[in-house]
Amino acid sequence: MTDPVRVRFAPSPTGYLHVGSGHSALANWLVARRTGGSFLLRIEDTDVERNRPELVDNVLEMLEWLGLTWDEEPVYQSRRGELYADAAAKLVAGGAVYFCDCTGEAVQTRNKAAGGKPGYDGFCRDRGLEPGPGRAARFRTPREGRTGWTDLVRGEVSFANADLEDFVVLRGNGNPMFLLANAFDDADMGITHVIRGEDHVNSTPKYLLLVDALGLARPTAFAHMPLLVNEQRKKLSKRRDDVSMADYRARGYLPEAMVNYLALLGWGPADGVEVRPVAEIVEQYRLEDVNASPAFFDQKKLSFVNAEHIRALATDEFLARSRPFLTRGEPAAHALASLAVEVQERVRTLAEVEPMIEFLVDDDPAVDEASWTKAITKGKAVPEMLDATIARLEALDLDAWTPESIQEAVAAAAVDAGIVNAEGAPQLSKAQGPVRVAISGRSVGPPLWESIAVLGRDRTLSRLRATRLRVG
RNA sequence: GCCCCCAUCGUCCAGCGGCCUAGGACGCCUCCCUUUCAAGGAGGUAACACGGGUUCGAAUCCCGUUGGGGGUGCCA
Repeated sequence: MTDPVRVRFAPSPTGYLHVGSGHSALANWLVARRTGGSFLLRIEDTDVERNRPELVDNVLEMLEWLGLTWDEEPVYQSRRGELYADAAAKLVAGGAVYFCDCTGEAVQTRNKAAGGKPGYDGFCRDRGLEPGPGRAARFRTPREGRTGWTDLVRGEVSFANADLEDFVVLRGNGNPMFLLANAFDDADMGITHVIRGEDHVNSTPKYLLLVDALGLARPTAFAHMPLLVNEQRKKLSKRRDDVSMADYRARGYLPEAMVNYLALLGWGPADGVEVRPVAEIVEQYRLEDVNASPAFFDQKKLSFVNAEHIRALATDEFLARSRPFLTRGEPAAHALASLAVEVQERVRTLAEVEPMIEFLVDDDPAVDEASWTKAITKGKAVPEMLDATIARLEALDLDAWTPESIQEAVAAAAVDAGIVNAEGAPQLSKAQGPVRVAISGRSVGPPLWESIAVLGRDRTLSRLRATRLRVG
């Protein structure tokens, strides 16, 4: 029997949670849930200069929103300084590190003189400097041999030690660097599987060397997930791309749709069923099946997946999820309830819900210009159709105000207006255009008969009359 | 520059030596259904980067080339 899996998501609070880190977090969570292991959180806030503590809240909130719940209290590296100091002391005692007082500038100058190659040149490696203020501790990387590991996603990966520079482990101010804290904590927290983005591949050999030097156990497995890229095939970036998880939430994407879509990037279920409940993804997900090549974050497909998940919602649930997106409040909620099923199957995001029913809420709904041109200006027999519709609907009593009789009335109006085919039957698809624009201001929307039924007799007739007047 | 990784339709995924005249999904296009729009149905478009091997046989294995990406901080 193998030990239970322990994985972690280790964000650094220097930005909001974005879809790329969400992708990595999800992979960790899926593995933990599938194996019955633990999903842990570690906040990597060792860089005092760049940390924005309030961003931790955003990250936690977004993970919760996604449903990526964690199992133990999050670990904050900023509160574990002593542990890193002890670890560093051990490295010093063992001769694994040396002290260095080179400034970045000095290193650069020397590199330039030596032909412009980047990286630390080992200047202080044999100077025997004592520890002191402003002096950083650098890891003495081996000059020979290779360091590698078996990656669950990429197979065998290894680096020549000679290509590894003497990296800083402890800053001049005594604070630990990412690698020290990261490698130490993974061991300390008993992490068995290190699952993270491909951008960490290059630092993994240093991580391994450090773990060895510390006398700690290496994780049993690594998995470096494919990067998420934009249309230019570049790593998704906060500055250029649409990556904020909070933004997607605000734009009406469902967390289960986001999780579903993210899982599909770099991986696919064996049975080919792409859109499905998260629980089923948990069952099927295997790191061994994850692709190593970068994946394009396709918002069009995300929208499709989102629409599918919206349609899969129970009506009440759809109503409840839509509520935060209704800026018109309770009246909009009431209006939506009356056309819930019709709207639910027509939207791709929850942000699209309100525009579909706002004609039921607003006294004087805005008229969309393109719709007006299409259905009114360019429509045939528009005045006739409006007149006939008004007459036919006026003849309908309040208790006959149902979708069925409204349809019959509009059909009869079409015949009255001469909008018929060769057999004399009403052409509803042409005839309904002006009516729809008159009552809703748009040429697209929920089914007309139902819309008119919900709008009510008075409002329907007054909007038809107003439009008739405007047509002249 | 150096190091590492990647390479199947526009995009995502399947394929793990013969079942591939390469399959599914999104997108796009056509048609059907139809009160608009969706949804649904039926079609269509479109890919194994290139060159060498290995093998009876390669999209699948190996090498190289090319292309793309990532890393190269006293950031994480």
